[in-house]
Amino acid sequence: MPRKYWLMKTEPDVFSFDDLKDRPHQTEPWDGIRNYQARNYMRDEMKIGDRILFYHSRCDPPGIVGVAEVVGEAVPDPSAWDPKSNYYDEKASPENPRWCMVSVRYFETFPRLVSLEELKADPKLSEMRVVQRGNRLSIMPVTKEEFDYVIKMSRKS
DNA sequence: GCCAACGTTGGC
DNA sequence: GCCAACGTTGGC
Repeated sequence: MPRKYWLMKTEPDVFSFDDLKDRPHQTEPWDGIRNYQARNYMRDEMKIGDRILFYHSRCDPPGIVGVAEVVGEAVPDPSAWDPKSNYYDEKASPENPRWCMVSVRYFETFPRLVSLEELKADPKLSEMRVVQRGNRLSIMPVTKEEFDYVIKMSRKS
């Protein structure tokens, strides 16, 4: 089974790539996803060893800062039934978890940020979901070609 | 901080 | 099951 490729968004003010790097084992359970399409990708398709383009949103400039990898496949997200959590969902329970999470581990920081502006400007990446207008998915698939191309961009000045 | 583009909710 | 209202996302 060949590995798959993904892009995950995060707001660096909330949880940044450096925060991930600083975690024990450089690993974090990706809780708090409350979008069905994103959940389904995690639940059905994300497998150990998959690679992730790590994207910083709501910052200046927005863009891809590095690569992470999937180290734990989907399990129920306990924050969903924790009333104290920001991600609390009253319709979720341990019996009916509704939401799930994968675990991600830091892999490498790019030598430089690859900005959204650059992604948008490159015709080779015109099909990438992250450059489409109005896209709000926080987890989305990326093709191997796109992934490899972004890695190459990160190594050019 | 504004606001357009989304996804979700719930009345009917 | 339609769709208006509402809440959220995220670039700018």
